[in-house]
Amino acid sequence: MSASITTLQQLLFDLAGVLPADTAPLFAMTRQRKLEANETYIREGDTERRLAFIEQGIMRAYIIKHNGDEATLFLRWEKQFIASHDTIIHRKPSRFIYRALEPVSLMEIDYDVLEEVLKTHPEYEPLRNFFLMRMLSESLNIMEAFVTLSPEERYRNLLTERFDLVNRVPDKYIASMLGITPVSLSRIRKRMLDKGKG
Amino acid sequence: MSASITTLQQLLFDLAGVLPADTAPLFAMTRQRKLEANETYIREGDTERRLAFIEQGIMRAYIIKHNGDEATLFLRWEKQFIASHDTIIHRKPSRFIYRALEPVSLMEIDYDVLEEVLKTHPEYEPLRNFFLMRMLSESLNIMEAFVTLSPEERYRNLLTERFDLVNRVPDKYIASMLGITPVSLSRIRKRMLDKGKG
DNA sequence: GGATGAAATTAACCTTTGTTAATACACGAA
DNA sequence: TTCGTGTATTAACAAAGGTTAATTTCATCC
Repeated sequence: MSASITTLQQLLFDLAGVLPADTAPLFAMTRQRKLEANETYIREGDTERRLAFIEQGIMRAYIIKHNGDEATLFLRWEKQFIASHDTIIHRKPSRFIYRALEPVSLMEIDYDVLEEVLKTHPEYEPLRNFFLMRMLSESLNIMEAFVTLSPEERYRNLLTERFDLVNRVPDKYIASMLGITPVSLSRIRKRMLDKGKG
Repeated sequence: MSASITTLQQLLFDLAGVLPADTAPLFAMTRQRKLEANETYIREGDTERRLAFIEQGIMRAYIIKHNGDEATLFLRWEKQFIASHDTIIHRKPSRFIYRALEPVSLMEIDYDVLEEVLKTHPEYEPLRNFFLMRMLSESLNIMEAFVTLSPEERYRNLLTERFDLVNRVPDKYIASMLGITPVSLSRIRKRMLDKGKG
């Protein structure tokens, strides 16, 4: 029994009182999947409606801008959901690329299959709600940071709230998530060090 | 019969095949509500879990920053949902203020009541999903704009995609949504005009 | 351990934004 | 019409970010 199934069974019990023994129809449709570091999980143009729960490792969602540069939209790590939102929400080919930054193990389900399961087992519905709300909450937090904080403040925020994460991920991806260039992030770090010395 | 009820009944039929005649248990729990221009709908600290569908008018969600300034998170207008996410997602007092920019009419339901209705009428569940996905989609679009576009490009985007909106709303709120100051937005507009002449 | 390549830092220069304050403009109330 | 208030513009200066390129650091692979 994988650790992530146990986690999700517990979640389903907490949310809806569904007993672990009654979750077989759901977990029968999930697959375990391993990714190597730097392996691409979803490519630009893919249409599979993948929804995954990350058991181990960090993933990065990014897009290729018109000028060819990459822009990182977000990172996701252990015990978080990751999904190709273009395909799931809009049924369009993914404009984003989802790639493992470290060796990753995840549990995935196809969203079409999940919808079928939910038709016959509406008792799992709270789980879908939970993951949508979680994603919405995270997105709103990020939006909030963009309208209320300067780049330096957003970086400080990230350091206090996700120090472990910042240390596991190359700075250039952090910079991109913050909406700035790596050069600028480097200067921010320097300014922070200089202030610290006083 | 209010126009927004008809709209939502149609939506529920398209999403889940629920006939308008079978939606009474849901719409019995909704209230029509009118707001004057500048009237506050949700105050900082409010705990009511309000979810509303805007029939007419524009609403603004904003937060008071530590320095006392306001930051506008988003605007919502006709045929959109607006909800106090701190209260609904986290069951915490709202840190955001929701206020009418114009005379507004909306249809509201308390999220706790909605959850009760959904327990006995799971056939309405697709509607909740729809509104969560809509909000998630909009949030992700905004995030995407912040990591891929410059302030000027974000403003151009807004002009092409929501020209009507920009013209109905004071620039200072637009600027705040874009993550910049009104002064800076004014300069962007001037630069755009100058280029146009060039 | 040395070579290799990617990432981070630094520098120089230019552009943009933030800040503050003064001014111009628009609109509604008296 | 005029006054008052809030909004937008402009100006001047400081601070920060973008760009490009050179340099340093670091991890990794042979």
